[in-house]
Order: sequence, then structure tokens, then C-alpha cells
Amino acid sequence: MRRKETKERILEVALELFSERAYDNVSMEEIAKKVGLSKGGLFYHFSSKYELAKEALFYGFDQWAKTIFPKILSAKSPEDKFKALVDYSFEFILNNPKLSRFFLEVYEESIKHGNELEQWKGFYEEYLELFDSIFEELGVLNPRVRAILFGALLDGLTIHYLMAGEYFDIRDLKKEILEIFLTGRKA
Amino acid sequence: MRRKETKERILEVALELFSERAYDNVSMEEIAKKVGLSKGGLFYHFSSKYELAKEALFYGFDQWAKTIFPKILSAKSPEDKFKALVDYSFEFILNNPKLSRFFLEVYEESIKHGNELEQWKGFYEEYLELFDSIFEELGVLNPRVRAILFGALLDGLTIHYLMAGEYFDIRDLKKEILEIFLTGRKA
Amino acid sequence: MRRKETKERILEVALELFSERAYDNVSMEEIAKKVGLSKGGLFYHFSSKYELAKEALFYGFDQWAKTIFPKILSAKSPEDKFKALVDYSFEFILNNPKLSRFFLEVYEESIKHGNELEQWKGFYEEYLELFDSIFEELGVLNPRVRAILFGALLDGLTIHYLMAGEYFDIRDLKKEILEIFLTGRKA
Amino acid sequence: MRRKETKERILEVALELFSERAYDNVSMEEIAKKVGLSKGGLFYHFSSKYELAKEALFYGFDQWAKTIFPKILSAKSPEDKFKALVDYSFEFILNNPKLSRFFLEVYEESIKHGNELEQWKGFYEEYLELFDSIFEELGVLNPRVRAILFGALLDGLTIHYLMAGEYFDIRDLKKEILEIFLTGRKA
DNA sequence: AATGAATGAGGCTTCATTCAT
DNA sequence: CATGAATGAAGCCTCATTCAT
Repeated sequence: MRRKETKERILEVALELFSERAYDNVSMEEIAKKVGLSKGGLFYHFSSKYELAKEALFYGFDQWAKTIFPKILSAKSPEDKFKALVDYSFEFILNNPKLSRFFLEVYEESIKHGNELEQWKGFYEEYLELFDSIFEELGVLNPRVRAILFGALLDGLTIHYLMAGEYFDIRDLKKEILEIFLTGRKA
Repeated sequence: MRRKETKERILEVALELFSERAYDNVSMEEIAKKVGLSKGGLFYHFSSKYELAKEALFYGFDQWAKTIFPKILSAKSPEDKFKALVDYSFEFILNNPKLSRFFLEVYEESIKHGNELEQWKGFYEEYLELFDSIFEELGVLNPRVRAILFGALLDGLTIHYLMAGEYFDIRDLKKEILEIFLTGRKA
Repeated sequence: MRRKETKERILEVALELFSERAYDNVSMEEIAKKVGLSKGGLFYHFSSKYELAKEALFYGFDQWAKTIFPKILSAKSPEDKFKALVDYSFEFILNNPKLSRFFLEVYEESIKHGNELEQWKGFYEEYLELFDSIFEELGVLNPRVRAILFGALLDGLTIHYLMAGEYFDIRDLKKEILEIFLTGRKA
Repeated sequence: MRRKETKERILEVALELFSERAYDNVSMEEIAKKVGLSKGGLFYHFSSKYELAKEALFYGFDQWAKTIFPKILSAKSPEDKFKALVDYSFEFILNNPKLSRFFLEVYEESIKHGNELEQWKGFYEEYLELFDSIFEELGVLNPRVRAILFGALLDGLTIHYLMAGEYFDIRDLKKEILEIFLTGRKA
């Protein structure tokens, strides 16, 4: 109806639903209904549920990266960059608590579907690189390794936040993260 | 070999399958077949798929806790305890890469099913306590907060290991974890 | 409901419908309804539509072979055998005009489905052999080649009968077949 | 290159696809793509899939008749005509093995669609006539009946060729056909 | 304690067809 | 003439669950 934007509307709705509930618990029917489209219409734009999920994920990731990366990188000092990174990450976790689970699901689905694994590595590396570069600026000895840990921590927190959010005092967690991840730097 | 034992065999098989594939990707049929039982038989022992999954999860968790906790706690120094904790955790991650995902799934399923959320908190606390106590012995200032971070890191690593295991150098990761998590202790 | 016989009832209904309409024009829904079973029930007995069609075809073929072969072979002279063969074949064509089309369809479906082509050759040979042996008894010089022609002719007649049955004078056709196929025999 | 030509291009593509795969296994989408047209464009030229299939079939038949009939009829002796008929028929079978199946499908479809059965009889008669006239020239006693048999044999061979082509020795088959169909002629 | 048969709901996908532009 | 978007119906199949035996 409204030309080009239909596809984007679908992606938004899909991202929203997939981030709320598990891949298998969101039906094409439901997405279609929420977009205001027939099921067939969905398949006109995306060749399969998996394809839609994948594109929705990429769409969400792109949005996130485009918004957040520049803000982080524009901070003055390395320390401020890391602080900004932590701040934005927590904001993201709080707002998209199920996104990393969705990520995993789509990834697993991709394995079933003949997979284009390269794309996934690309993602992983892209955001690892951001962490890596910051840790390097900070003078951390093994920036890469610490970047991996930091990335894992974020996803782990996302998941635990879902299940035990009441235990979380965000302020305390942030402070503690700053403390332990800024440890052991070159003189 | 009857009575109780059938139930246990079911739990073992279920745990294995659920830990390998997602909740929705394991059918009762498949579990039954692998146990050597009919689908009907399964339902004699467990009232629903969800119930089976939950009990399988608890069963697995118990086994893990019973095996690992004593080993960790029997280490001499606090430092050795933490090292042991890290060692066993990595061993576990490598052997049960999908267990934490399964955990999350059952948790979410429990929300649909009228949920007994208390039980879940219990779990979370039980293993948080272990970490907490160790960090306390180590003289960490905010042992609880650090315990939360450590728990989250483990689950995060599990997930990332699934998706980007090639990037992982286990030895390096362990060393780095030891470095950052033993930081900032009382004099 | 009625134990074992359900499967056979399904086969009968399926054979009937598939012989009436094309493979793609018969739905599982319809078969189920006519059997008095739910769609799910069908899938309990047959793992897929193709599998059901294949078994239905085999079922039909078996019935035909079991009924007809002995009658043909019990005729006294070779000439009478051939006459009996022609008679029964026409009877069959008139009663099951779409069976050979169904045969072809299932065969083509089998190609899509990773195919067990050996089974099909088996069929073809089984009934070729019958023709072959009769032509041999009749002293035909190339019994095998003539058997192939005869088999093809039968299927061709079946199809043409569907489309232009009014042109067919069965009696004339039989007589002509007897004439041309008994030609050119050893002295 | 427009107007009429698009329509002809569609017919050619459709004929090709329909002759390769079954009616139900060729989608309008696929035809459109291969023609280099949108689905909508197809429907501009043909009011329905059935209509397209029917016209494609007629188109193919016309082409065949226009090319082959004259060649056959220009042979010197009746025997040579029949030989030419057999030769061209086999060539056609080998090149268009699924055409007769397509024919049947469109015919059946025509029954669903309120049908113009007369047209079909026309076809049947047109090519029966060719055979008929040749058999008459050859002095066969019941040329019409033999023509029916010959037509049926060709279609039967086409089908069997699809399923058991390895059993076919074309040369042998031709020789045998010549033998049996030239039998029983007026002195 | 267990089986086998069956149900019923829901899911993904395909596709001919329509129609505004 | 042709496109692109969308519909709606139908189809195959999966699966947790039930229940008579």
C-alpha cells in the first residue's frame, strides 16, 4: 500500500516480536496480522520465515551500530569511551533484553538452512573490533582477549537480566565492570 | 531395572537432547524413541513436555552441582578455589555448550505455564552463592556484584563459544579471567 | 478404531482417488475425510503424501497381479494365453483408466524424493516378463522387443481411452491386436 | 520486437517448461521469469494458467504438424512414408518425452474448466487421419483401427521411455514396429 | 506400566489471480 | 503493455496430547 516502506514495517514488527518471544513462538500469521498484511504478502517480501528473521536481526543490529558506535567513539579520552560503551550497552540490554537470545536462535537456524556462516563471523568481529580498539587505547595488554570477555559478559548479563533482573543494581554493576575491566594496563 | 529407573533414563535422554538442540526442536517422539519407549509411555511418567523439560533441567543441574561444588570447595587457598571454579566452568562450557540456552528456554516456558518462579530464583541464588563465597574469601570488596558478573560472563561465554568458538583460546581466556576477577581486593 | 484394517482402508481410498484424479489434485484432507480419519491420523500411518501414494500404487498393482496373472497363465495354449492377456488387459483398462497415469505420477514424484528407482524397474520387469514369456511360447522371434511394444501399447490405449473413448470399438481393437502381435513367428 | 512476439515468446517458454515438468509443477512465476516478464504481464496476455497451457499445447502441436507432416507425406512409396513416420515419431519421443503427459494434463484441466471438448477430438482426429491415410495406402484391411493402435503405441512408448528408457533399443523397436504394423495387407 | 492409534490445532509455504498505477 | 504488491485459499506436515486397552 504505502510502497517501499512495507518491507521496513515488516522488519520492525518482526524485530519487535522476535525480540520479545522465541523464534518458534512467533508465527508468520502473527507478524502479518500486526503489520496489517496477509500471510502471503509477507512471503512476497521475504522468501521464508528464517530469511525474515535474519534480515530483521541485521536490521536491528545495523540500527544499533549506527546509533551507538559514533557516540562511543566521539568521547574524548579512552576512559570516557569505555564508560560510554558500558553506559550504552546497559541501556541497550535494558531495552532489548531478548535480542541476544534472538541472535543465537537465528544463528542456529542458519546452520540448519545451509548457512552463510561468514556473515555471522563478520558481525561478531565488527563489534569485537570496537571493544578491541578501545581496550588497546586503554593500554590493556591483551586487548583482544579482554574484548572477547567483555562481549561475552554483555550477552551473559542480558540473559541473566531476563531471569533475575531484581538482583541487578545497574549502578553497582557498571562500577564493578569499570573496575575489573580497566585493570592491568601498561604503565 | 524398572520403576524409578525408567524415569531416570527418560530424564537423562531428555537432558541430553534438550542440551543439544532447542526445546522446540526436540519432540516427545524423539525422546521416546531414544529411551526405547512409546510416546504414551512418556506421558505416563511426565504430565507434559514442559514438566519433563523442567525436571530434566533440575536433574542436570543437581548432578552438576553435586559433582563440581565439592571439588571446588576442597581446594586449599581461595585463589585455588577460584582457579578450580574457572577450570571446571570451562570444562562444563565446552561439554554442554547449549545447556544455558536450554535453561533460558525452560524458564520462559515456565512463564507461559503459570510458573513457579521461586524455584528459578533458588537456582540462581544457589550458584551465585558459591561464587559470592569465593570472592568473599578472596577479599573482593563487592563479592556479590562480582559474583553476578562472573555468572553472567560464564553464560555469555557459553553462547559465544557456540557461535565463534574458533576465536577462543581457552588458555588465554582463563588467564585473563583470573587477572581481571582477582583485581581490587582488600589489602 | 477397527485396528489393523485402518491402513488398508486408507490404501483403498487413496488408490481410488488417485486413480480418478491426478496426484496433485487429491489432497490428504480429502483422503482423510473419505476414510473417516483426521489428517493427522493419515500421517500416523504414512509418513508423507508421496509415501501413501506409492504404497497405494503398489497395493493396487499387487491386487491386479495376484488376480490376473494366474488366470492368464492357466490358459491351455499359448494363443489362448495371449487372448486371455488381451482380454484381461482391456477389462483392466476400462475399469482403471487412470491407473497408468497415476503410476507415472508416482514415478516422477519418486524422482524428486531421492528415489528408490530399483523398485520401479522391478515392477516394469515383472510385467514385461509375463508378456515376454508368452511371446516366447508363441514362437515370436524377438519376444522381449515385442513385449516392450505390447506393454507400451496397453498404456497408450489406457490414456487414449480417457480422451477419445468414443472412437474405440473394443472388439475391433482386440482383433487387430491379435492379428498384428501374432505376426512373424517361427515356423 | 513487440506485440505478437511477446505472446509467442511466452508460448514457447511455456511449452518448454510444461513439456519438461508437470502442469502443476510449473508456476506462472517461473514462466514469467524465464520469459523476462512479470507475473502480471503474463495475465495480460493469457486470462489464466489453463488458457496459457492450452494455447501452448496447440502451438506445439501446430509446429510439430507443420514440420513433420509434409516430410512424411513427401516420401515416395507408402512403405517409405510409414518408415518416415516411425523415424520422426521416435525422434519426437526422444526429444519431447513429456509432451504427451502434458497433453493429458491439459485435457483433464479442460474438463474442470467447463471444457471445449470438441477441440480435443479435432486434434485426435487430425493425427489419426495421417496414420489412417498411410495405412490405407499400405493396403491394411482396417486402417482406422490400426491407426488407433499406432497412435496409442506412440504415446505408450513415450511414457515407458521416461520410466525405463534403458531397456529401449530404439533400432530394435523400430524394426519390430515395422514388422508388426505392416502385417496383414491386401494382396 | 505401557502401547498404539488417533486427534486437532497450528505452522510454513505455494500459487493463481487481481488490481492500482 | 507491463509491473509490483498483495490476497486468500489451499496444501503438506508436525506435534503435544489423549485414551482405550
